[in-house]
Amino acid sequence: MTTETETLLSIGEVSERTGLPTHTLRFYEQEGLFAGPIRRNAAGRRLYTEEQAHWARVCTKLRSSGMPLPEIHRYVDLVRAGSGNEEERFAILREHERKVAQQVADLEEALAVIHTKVEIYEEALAAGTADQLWRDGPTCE
Amino acid sequence: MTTETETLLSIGEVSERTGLPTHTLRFYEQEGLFAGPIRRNAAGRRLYTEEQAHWARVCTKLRSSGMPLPEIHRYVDLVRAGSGNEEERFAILREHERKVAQQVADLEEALAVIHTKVEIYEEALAAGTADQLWRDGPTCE
DNA sequence: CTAGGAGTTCAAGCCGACTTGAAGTCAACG
DNA sequence: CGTTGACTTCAAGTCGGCTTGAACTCCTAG
Repeated sequence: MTTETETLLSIGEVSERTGLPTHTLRFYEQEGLFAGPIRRNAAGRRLYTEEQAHWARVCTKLRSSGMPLPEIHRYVDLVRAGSGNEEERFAILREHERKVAQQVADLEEALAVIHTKVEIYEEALAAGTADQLWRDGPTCE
Repeated sequence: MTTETETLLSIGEVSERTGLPTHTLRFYEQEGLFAGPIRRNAAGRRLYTEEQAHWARVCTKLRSSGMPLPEIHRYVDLVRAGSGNEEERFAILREHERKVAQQVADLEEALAVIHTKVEIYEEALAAGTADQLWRDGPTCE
């Protein structure tokens, strides 16, 4: 049915593609972050499918956006369990999306505070009055 | 010169204002995150000035945007050292601002990936074809 | 006068996510 | 044939930033 030209990748290749150290890829596997088993060649070395390599990339995004390993694991468990739990998977994704959006909002708030301080310094330095900057105080926000 | 009506705050009050647990406020002080000394009343309890309380709030923003404690410490050391190093303080702030902007960009990239996945689920669930979602694969990005 | 609650110090513990290390296997090249 | 260099497993260590705990002091209200 699906004519698959199986391109298999070594851990080193996946490492390159994802930016994850090989150690971390093994660690992720151990933590159950892959739905299917990762194959091995005759010598016992890992062979990743393109899909698995792609999933590893997705994982980097989930991680960099703060999804904890146990939650990725939970999601993967649902995937492994097969069809019937799509709503639950969807809920996990949507909830994480919400959290990330919140993170962005929080960061932007912090950024505003920092930027205010930056501007104060900019002006004071330009005017040569930087030595008059209050030590901490109401110089910001 | 400056007619200061000294309003001093207890650690509990500062905790409330900043959202930082009292333990954390003491910890920050110990880590050298305050430029000046924090005063004490007769019984040895901490009394914060409004400026110090405000600075604690700024610290929450620096922290929540990922500035490491040692770097806040470094900045504070410069403040303590007095005028003459404004350029250096400015550099720290500007650099951090840059990093935070980068964080926002990265998060938004991750958000896009996640959102793509969310949309795929949304559509599949609406169409009742969710069971046909590929396990991992090219469903995203 | 005593019980509660906020504060104090100092030290140890915890958590997540890696990272590092040791000790060994394998294959391809010169 | 020998030496790189990528790979393997399993275990232990690291790191930042709190968090928790124990043991104590002080002020205030009932």
